[in-house]
Amino acid sequence: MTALAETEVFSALGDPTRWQVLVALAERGEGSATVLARELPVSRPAVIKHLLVLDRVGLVGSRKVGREVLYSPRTERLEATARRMAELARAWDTRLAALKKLAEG
Amino acid sequence: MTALAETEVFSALGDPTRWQVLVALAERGEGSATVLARELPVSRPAVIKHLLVLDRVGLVGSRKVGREVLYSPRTERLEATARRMAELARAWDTRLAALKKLAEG
DNA sequence: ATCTTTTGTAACCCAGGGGTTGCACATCCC
DNA sequence: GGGATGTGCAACCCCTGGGTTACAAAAGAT
Repeated sequence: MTALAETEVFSALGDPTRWQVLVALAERGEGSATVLARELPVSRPAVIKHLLVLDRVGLVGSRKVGREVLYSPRTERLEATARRMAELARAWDTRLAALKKLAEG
Repeated sequence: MTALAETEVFSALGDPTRWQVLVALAERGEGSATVLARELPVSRPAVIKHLLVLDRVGLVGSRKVGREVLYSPRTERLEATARRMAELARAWDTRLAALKKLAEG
């Protein structure tokens, strides 16, 4: 029900350096793996792997320009997940309140 | 800045079975590790480990009743994270728009 | 044509984490 | 007191995944 699709996004966001990659990307708007690797504490292949993960869950997109591949963040995905989390929190909240009332009643 | 505290919550939510634990807990409102383990595909020690992780990041709380420990979800944490994600998404959105405008201009 | 830069990937290393079993200690029930 | 039932760990296994180096092929630059 409230299933597995969520966890993929979460685990994608759950790694510190991957988060750094995302942030760095959001700050510069667009950038290649090589450029990002220059300002991050990891190698280019590492950055690429992270970008692939982020791409798989739709948190970034990519376009090819000449020989280089430019990645950019997809904010809709973040928004969507945020919304679903908020909904879920609300749902659980009301349910917990109901259960508590029932227990006391 | 938009730093590491976030990633802990995300990585906590990022594991499928841990997510199951959280959901199961939210459905029953409160429950011990043993009870949860009975309806989940993993052993009690596994459930405990997951609960500890969730506890560390504040996604669940626990109270001791007699010999058993009852865990319950903390929705505030979920809400808070959801809010911050939404904020971040908005911030990035405007920034990306600005950058794009700048590039075109 | 050549030299440089960037991508794409393969091969590999290694720590951490999710999972298990097993057992000692605490509680409750009668 | 004694038998269930729960909790708390420790010890261990195994695999995933984050990281690296190294090299070949593609695209620019001169």
